[in-house]
Amino acid sequence: MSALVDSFDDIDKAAPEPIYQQIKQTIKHKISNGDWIAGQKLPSENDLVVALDVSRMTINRALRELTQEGLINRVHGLGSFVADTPRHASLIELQDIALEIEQGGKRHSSRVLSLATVDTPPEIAQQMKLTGADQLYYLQAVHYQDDLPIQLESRYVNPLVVPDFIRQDFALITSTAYLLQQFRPDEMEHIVRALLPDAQSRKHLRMECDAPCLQLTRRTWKNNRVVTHVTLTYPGDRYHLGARYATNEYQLR
Amino acid sequence: MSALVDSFDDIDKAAPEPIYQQIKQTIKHKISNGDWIAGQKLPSENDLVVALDVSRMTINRALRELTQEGLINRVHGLGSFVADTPRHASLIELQDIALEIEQGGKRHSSRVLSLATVDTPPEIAQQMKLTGADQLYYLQAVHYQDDLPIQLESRYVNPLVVPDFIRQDFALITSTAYLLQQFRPDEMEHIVRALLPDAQSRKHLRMECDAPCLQLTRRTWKNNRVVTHVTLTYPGDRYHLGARYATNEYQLR
DNA sequence: AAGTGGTCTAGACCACGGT
DNA sequence: CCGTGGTCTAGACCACTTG
Repeated sequence: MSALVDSFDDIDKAAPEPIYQQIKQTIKHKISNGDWIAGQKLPSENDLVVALDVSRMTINRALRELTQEGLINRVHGLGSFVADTPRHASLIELQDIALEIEQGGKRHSSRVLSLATVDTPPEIAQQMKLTGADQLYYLQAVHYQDDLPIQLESRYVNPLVVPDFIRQDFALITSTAYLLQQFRPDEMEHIVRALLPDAQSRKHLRMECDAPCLQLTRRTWKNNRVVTHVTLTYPGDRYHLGARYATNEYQLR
Repeated sequence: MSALVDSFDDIDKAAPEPIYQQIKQTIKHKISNGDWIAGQKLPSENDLVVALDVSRMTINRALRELTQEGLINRVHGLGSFVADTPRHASLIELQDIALEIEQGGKRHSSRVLSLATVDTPPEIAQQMKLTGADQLYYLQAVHYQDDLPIQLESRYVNPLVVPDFIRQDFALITSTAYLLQQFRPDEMEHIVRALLPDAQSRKHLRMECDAPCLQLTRRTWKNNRVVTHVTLTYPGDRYHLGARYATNEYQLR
């Protein structure tokens, strides 16, 4: 029993991060490492109180939030258990893939395949409802979760709205993070498709033949102009898209 | 100031619902009623502690969860404010496939493959978080758009919540339409996957070999109970899922 | 009966924002 | 400076599950 909990030593009460956050992170790592596997029982709140020498309310908050995030399940009178959770991105929030991966306790890295100014492809011009702009910025990058490719990003950006996009180092900051710094979209559109990847995409994502992909195409608007048009391709077996939400009375028409 | 808080009288410390839940509900009502409008400052935690005679931790939990739900914004040192818009204003609507097809100017028809009471499969019991109910209603149907199969529906329904489901004629009314008549979900979850269909599904959907499917799994809740768990399978080349919405507030965690 | 999580209290200290 | 929210504590009572 103490063997399960005594590697929590990394809790530092003097650290700037709140204790409950440190506890959450530690547990996330244990789950992603495989130290704690799906279905396994976690130490009880009281065990953790003793082991970490913190208040039970602090433990409780950490475990409660992990429950909300879907990483563990708790049963009153029984205990807390590691949930089996597939990775999934949100369909509603615009999330930075790097944060999302790190939130799951894994390591994010990315590789830029291409960053250039290109002539606007006709189908993109149509989808971005551009008439004037004949050139766009284009970024292609692969995102990895613990060295396993998980997203192929293929993005067009309107240079009139985000002129400095081309000068960023997207090894240091994800395009999503950069764009969210630059502007707050008014409007968004998501389209989700299932398809077989072309040879190029399959190579970048290190996928088997005939394995399907999930493809999310997102357009975002600012002041009635399309700012960016991005196609995100995920290996079907490594990723899901998900959304959970309360349907409160005031949002039901 | 006290005018703002003194209509919280409906807090009942002896009620079975937790106090923090009651406080959340009261605030939600005030926002949906228009008593408190977007941008307005809420009473401070200390105001509420005095007004409701509860501990600050209880108030704090209520307000913290409302923040997570996107109903209010809190600024350290400043106060709490009603958010502009509920975060998940409109997204993937829960739509009746029949209406959706007819809106596209095509003809909807459907064929019921199976409608029965079944023993709860273990993975469904887990996903529906059922412990007691050992039997569920099960419906399997194919939906056609102008005689081309476009959706395979595979649905489990909790008989304790919707006892008459089994007696409906789903050639006359779609299951979605019937269920929306019967209850209004509190909460919904969507998960989208890309996969290759099994032989059975491929046959029902009249699909080529190796053609991918888009699969939407939806769970809906009422009063903290999962009411229905449905898997909708679409041929990847005939369908895509889309959502477009205005975004007044972004939360990038 | 023993162990578990769910909730609540009445304090406390701190960092932040505006004056 | 003051009021604000962010966090934490050391207790407590209860309801639930299992032996």
